[in-house]
Amino acid sequence: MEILEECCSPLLVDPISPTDADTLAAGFKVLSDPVRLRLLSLIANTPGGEVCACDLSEPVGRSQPTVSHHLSILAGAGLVEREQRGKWAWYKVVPERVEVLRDALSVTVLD
Amino acid sequence: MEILEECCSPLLVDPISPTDADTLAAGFKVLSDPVRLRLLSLIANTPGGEVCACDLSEPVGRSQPTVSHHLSILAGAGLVEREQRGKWAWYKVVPERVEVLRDALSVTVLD
DNA sequence: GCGTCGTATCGACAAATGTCGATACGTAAA
DNA sequence: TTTACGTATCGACATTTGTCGATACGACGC
Repeated sequence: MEILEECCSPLLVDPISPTDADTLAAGFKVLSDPVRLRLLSLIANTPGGEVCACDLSEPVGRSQPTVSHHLSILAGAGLVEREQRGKWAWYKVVPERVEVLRDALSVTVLD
Repeated sequence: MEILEECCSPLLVDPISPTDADTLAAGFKVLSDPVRLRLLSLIANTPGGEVCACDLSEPVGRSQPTVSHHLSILAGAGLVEREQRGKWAWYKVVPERVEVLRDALSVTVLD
């Protein structure tokens, strides 16, 4: 998917358009896998906010190709950013992108 | 899926457990379909907050069985509630359940 | 150059998912 | 008791998805 853009007003507050629904649904689909949620949480909760991909396979109990696949999906949505350092790939969370999805679920206009 | 319970602290703020990741992922999976997002938005934005199922098929452009299927998934997660009135089924959104998912995406402990 | 090691891609497969036509179920009116 | 109508379920299908072994790509050290 493409990078998750600022999208629309909260869907419970204003009617959502079909295209915005497509965009948001694609974003939530990225969050609809437990391994990806655990990866996000692991990265965000690591001191420094950055984690080497080599340290992610073991804690989530998935193979290296599977973890790489999930990281690719997270990065594709812009929820994480990737930086190559030598032969290691470091990932960090992009909180602003997570907030785009969070904001779409607001129940009132005020928060 | 079962009703979406209050689950855990925001996954970017505290490490998420595997079981909580399963629960949250199941919740986001319900939101990962554009038709379901449009149904949620349609119901929430209708004056009175309640909509007859008979009025939902046309605006989302899907067949009656398909809409019924999606409403069943939304109700299964507790995101909407169903009430039978005569031969009509009325649906309303349960904002507290939407907030469970929203809270999981908080970036700081304060909001 | 050559071997090592971390990472991404490929190929394959089982499982899950969205969709609709056909049909069954229930309620209400005639 | 029929008939009509709104809704849910069933069956089938194409598509998508998560997973892993095998492999290719790249950077580093020797």
